Amino acid sequence: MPSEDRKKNRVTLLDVARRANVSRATASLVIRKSPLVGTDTRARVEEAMRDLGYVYNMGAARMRAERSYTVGVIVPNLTNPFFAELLSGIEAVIDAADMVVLLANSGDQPERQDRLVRRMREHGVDGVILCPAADTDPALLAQLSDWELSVVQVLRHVSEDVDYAGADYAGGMRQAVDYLASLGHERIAFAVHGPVHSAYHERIEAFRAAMQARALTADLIVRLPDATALIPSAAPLLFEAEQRPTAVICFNDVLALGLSAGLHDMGFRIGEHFSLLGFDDVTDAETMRPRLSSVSTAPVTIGENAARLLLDRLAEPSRPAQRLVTETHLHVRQSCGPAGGTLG
Amino acid sequence: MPSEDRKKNRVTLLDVARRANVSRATASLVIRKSPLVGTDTRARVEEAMRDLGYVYNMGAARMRAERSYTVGVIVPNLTNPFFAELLSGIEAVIDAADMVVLLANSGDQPERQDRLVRRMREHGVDGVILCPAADTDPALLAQLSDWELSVVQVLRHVSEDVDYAGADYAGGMRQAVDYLASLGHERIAFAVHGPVHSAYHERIEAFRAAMQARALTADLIVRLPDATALIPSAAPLLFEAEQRPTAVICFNDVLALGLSAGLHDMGFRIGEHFSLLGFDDVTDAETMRPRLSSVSTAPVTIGENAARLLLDRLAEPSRPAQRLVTETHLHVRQSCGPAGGTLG
DNA sequence: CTGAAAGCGCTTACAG
DNA sequence: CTGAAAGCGCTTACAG
Repeated sequence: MPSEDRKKNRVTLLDVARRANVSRATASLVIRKSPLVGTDTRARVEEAMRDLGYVYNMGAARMRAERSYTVGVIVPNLTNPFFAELLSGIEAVIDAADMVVLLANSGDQPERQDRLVRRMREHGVDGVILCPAADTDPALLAQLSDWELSVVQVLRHVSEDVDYAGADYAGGMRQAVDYLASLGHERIAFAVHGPVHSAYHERIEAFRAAMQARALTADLIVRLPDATALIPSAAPLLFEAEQRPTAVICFNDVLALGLSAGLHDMGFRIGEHFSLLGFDDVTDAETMRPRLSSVSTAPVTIGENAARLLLDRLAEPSRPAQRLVTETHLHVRQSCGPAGGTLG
Repeated sequence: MPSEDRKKNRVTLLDVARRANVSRATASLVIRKSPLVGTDTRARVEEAMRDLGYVYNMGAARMRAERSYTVGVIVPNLTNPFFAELLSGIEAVIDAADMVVLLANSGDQPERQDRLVRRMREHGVDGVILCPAADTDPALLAQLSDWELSVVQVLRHVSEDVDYAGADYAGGMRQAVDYLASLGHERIAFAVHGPVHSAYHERIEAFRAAMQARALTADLIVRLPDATALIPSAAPLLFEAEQRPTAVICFNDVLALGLSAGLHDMGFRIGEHFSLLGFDDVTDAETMRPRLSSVSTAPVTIGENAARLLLDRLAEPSRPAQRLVTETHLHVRQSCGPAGGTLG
């Protein structure tokens, strides 16, 4: 029976205390770095811990202290590099706070997400960072706050009453439209794909607004396949309208990369015959040819912000909901050129 | 005092038992889906749980049961899409086993990794899936097994005595060399970058062996920058030797993508003037132009394998160490052509 | 199939 | 600064 072995082997705080000739409470104070303990006592206890190979048992501590030093992170997707960068920012900040990340993938399915949230709660997370699946029922967020579980929404939001970290998509879209307009483009398409959620609507609304502000028609909103591999061959969808566009803004860089390939296949020289503008400014943008001009949304920073927001909320649970919206930045590279070079 | 509120609100198994008119032990059996409980009793308890909004407290359960239903996952990198895909495979299998992933990023730093492993242990994980940081001291693995913590190594290995899930890099390299040789290439370079570890050595050894098996010289092993953005401009490094190569095999697709850009910048038409072969067959390979031929190592599958290996070991801790090495597959697309089309 | 008791390893007041 | 006691919410034998 290996579990019996383990039990036998397990050295507890009481063992440490005995060896150091102090009480268990004192040993506990040493672990938690309390200033109440004298230097020599502390040294004795620490030595005993080393000698005995003591391992702190978070499980026991958290049960008593009602705190677990864990945070749940639920993302809708793990293979999109954008989310990997986001996660990387979250992990860094949580780790630096001596806490640990419980990771789960909702696959953008609300039912799965419900299950995951419940599981996180059973595991006693102190809070959760949630990028809500498309079609998340706002009731979920209400329930989470009923449960007194701290939550921050990241990238997408379904509730105004809950912390949120994201990027200024509307501002980014304005930068995109202004830039293309300044190059003389008037027929500008907006290519979208993927699940429909707040960030999706925000960008579409912002596209419409930015176009209208310049008296341009915003009717070229083109829906492309979700699967990355299918995007290139779907590029002709951009040219089905009577008035063909001379430029396209992409919902994200994954889409831009796919369309770049598709347009290439159609014989376009991007940046000359046709302009392509991405969104997110993922690492790949730099290694594409032509290099992709893209609106940077800084996923790592958003992740860091979300984690910090959660840490702040844990420290002060009753403070009003915050939103941390980072400015976007247009990273001009080579994929956009003056209008007028259109082929065919 | 919010923690007092929480304590007051918390409904425990005892509350459930009382409402259902059973003992706490019986309620516990219902939760754990024991067949010992009668159908009507079970129904009564389940109703009580619903009525009271009962939440299972894993923390309490795990302390008694000496099992946490969590597994630690330590990866050296989170922004490389390859690791994101790996993680996605791991998460899927762990989730399906009703367990949860504790994620951490070692940044390929052994000291950080030591700290993370210790933290995982304090958090009471049942086991850990580790992609060892470069220069990991094998003593770490020994220590983990001293601790009776189940471990599986993924992608890289530092110990023979510990489970391992990876891909057959040597076989993949043979496929790569054979393919290029069949196209008539004789001067083939191998471009490497990133941290040095078992998978690195495996590929280099396999490259040498495969080249020598065809009586080709394997002296063109070229080291390129780690940072993605610096790779394109470093492409000329491939051509510093007197006898210039007509093809290059890349350590991974990130490198291939960067070199593809760099070669393009140098005026090469890839697949015509020069052949480029990737490794890993990441999603991007399909949306590059020309499409990247690449040796598929199926990261998602490797992740799934690693997770299953860990699950098996948890079920049977004393079984001998396993290795699960998946076959690679050469995915031919457009980036390689016959030798002889060399420019200049 | 059900009940009463003990205990997992900590932390938290409360005295001293 | 230290000690003795209680308790966090479960599960585990052990009786019945």
